[in-house]
Amino acid sequence: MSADPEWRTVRRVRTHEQVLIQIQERILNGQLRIGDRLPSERELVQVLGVSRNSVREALRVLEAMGIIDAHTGSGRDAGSTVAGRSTDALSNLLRLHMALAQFRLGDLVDVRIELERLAVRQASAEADPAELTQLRSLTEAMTRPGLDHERFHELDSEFHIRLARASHNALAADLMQALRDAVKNEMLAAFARVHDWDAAVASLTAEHLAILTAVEAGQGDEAETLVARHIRAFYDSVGGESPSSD
Amino acid sequence: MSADPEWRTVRRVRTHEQVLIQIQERILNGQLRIGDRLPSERELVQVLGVSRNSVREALRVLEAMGIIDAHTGSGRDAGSTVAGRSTDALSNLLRLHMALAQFRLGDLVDVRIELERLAVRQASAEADPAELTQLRSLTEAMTRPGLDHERFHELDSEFHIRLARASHNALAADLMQALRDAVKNEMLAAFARVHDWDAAVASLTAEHLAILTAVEAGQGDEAETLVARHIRAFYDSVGGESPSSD
DNA sequence: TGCAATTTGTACGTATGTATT
DNA sequence: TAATACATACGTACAAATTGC
Repeated sequence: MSADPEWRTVRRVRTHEQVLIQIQERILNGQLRIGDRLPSERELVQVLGVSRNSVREALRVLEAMGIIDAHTGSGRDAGSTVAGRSTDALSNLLRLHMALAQFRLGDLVDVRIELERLAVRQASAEADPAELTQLRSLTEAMTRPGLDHERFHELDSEFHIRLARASHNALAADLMQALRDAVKNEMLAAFARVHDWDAAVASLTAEHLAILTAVEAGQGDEAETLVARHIRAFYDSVGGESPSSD
Repeated sequence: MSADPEWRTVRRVRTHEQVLIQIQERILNGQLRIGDRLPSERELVQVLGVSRNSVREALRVLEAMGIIDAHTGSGRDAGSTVAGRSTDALSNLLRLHMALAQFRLGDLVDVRIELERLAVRQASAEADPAELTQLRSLTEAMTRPGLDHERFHELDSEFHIRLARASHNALAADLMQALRDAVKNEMLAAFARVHDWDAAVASLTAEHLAILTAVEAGQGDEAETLVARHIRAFYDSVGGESPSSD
């Protein structure tokens, strides 16, 4: 076969990839930090000895990953600066791979449940009063009658994401948001399959309230149990194939 | 203030973003599926009425996200095809955001523990005999004396990732791999801080064996407990600041 | 109003890689 | 083997839009 250890197959590295690698190295080294400005496109062209196209392709990739921001014009914001908001990029990536059926919805639900458990457990231990107040007003907003699917989903997502933020685990919170974004359409479709919408809203909201009450009381174990049941129950009632019970 | 609801600030959408959006829409719609070929760059130029650079910038972004593959030449592989390997892209994204100190290491460890628990629980229920055999030979490979840090980390990672794959939850497995990749350097640094390396290897390997034995026996709860302790113990011994006990 | 710095968009030319004939 | 067709890869050059001074 061709597995001769003497010879390594030549991996052709395109020039824009080399640019990408060099910039990424500087980020991983810590030479480039949040808020820093990169050299302008034309400077990079000179320093790296490549064409502007290659530089721009690399910058576009970094931009899509949420690593840098680019602004036209001169002064202050102009040029590319190291940014660091991951969530949109993460959501987008997960959503696309969901659409390519790379991940089953059931798998995603299972992962989400574990994240939710982590979130409520930690939130029970270290949520600020201000965060709890916000959460409580969110649950109240969900009791307002006549919410349509879209609006309810928004509030529902915000409740769960804020709960995750209250755990002070940024990664868990970002993943939670990405997962929610990625399955938004599936969730709306699931809402459409609900027979008695008002009753569903009432019970979901009641469950939110119970979870929040446990968190406020610092009862992490109770909150974990409640949130796991909350998600599993809804998914089982309208979600479709059960992921592990067949 | 500038928060007048009458006026929406114009969000200028760059052309390559519009190209990106159109392609993403087709993926989200299901019009483009894994294995499908996109029109060639020059065809897209004609159909979309934009320049070739804009098309290529969009394709580069999709490529970096692991959504498409690009190959030169004619026939079969040529042009851009919808691919769908997410893992590298996910790892890369998480690693960069780790470097930007967007996520604390302790947060990442907490998330990882939850994923590991999910993995071993599900693996206990539905791992194939073939997967279990592979895992067992992996644990044996780790008992070979004289492994250096790099090699041990490789085997360690592979054990945990294969365990996650054995759970048949693709998302959990991919996330696990991404998290492992993202903290590889931190792990190697932690290894360097270990006083008695041989003893550490011995106990880590023994723990792997115990976890695997529980999984083989279908004892999900036991496996969960063991894996959580396995990770927490190592992290507490060399990892640094304890994430939740202060 | 104008000027400078910067990104953004387009057009075109050439080189390179791959499969078919 | 050579020729051909097709596709990406890379570069240069120029015009437009945006922002600050």
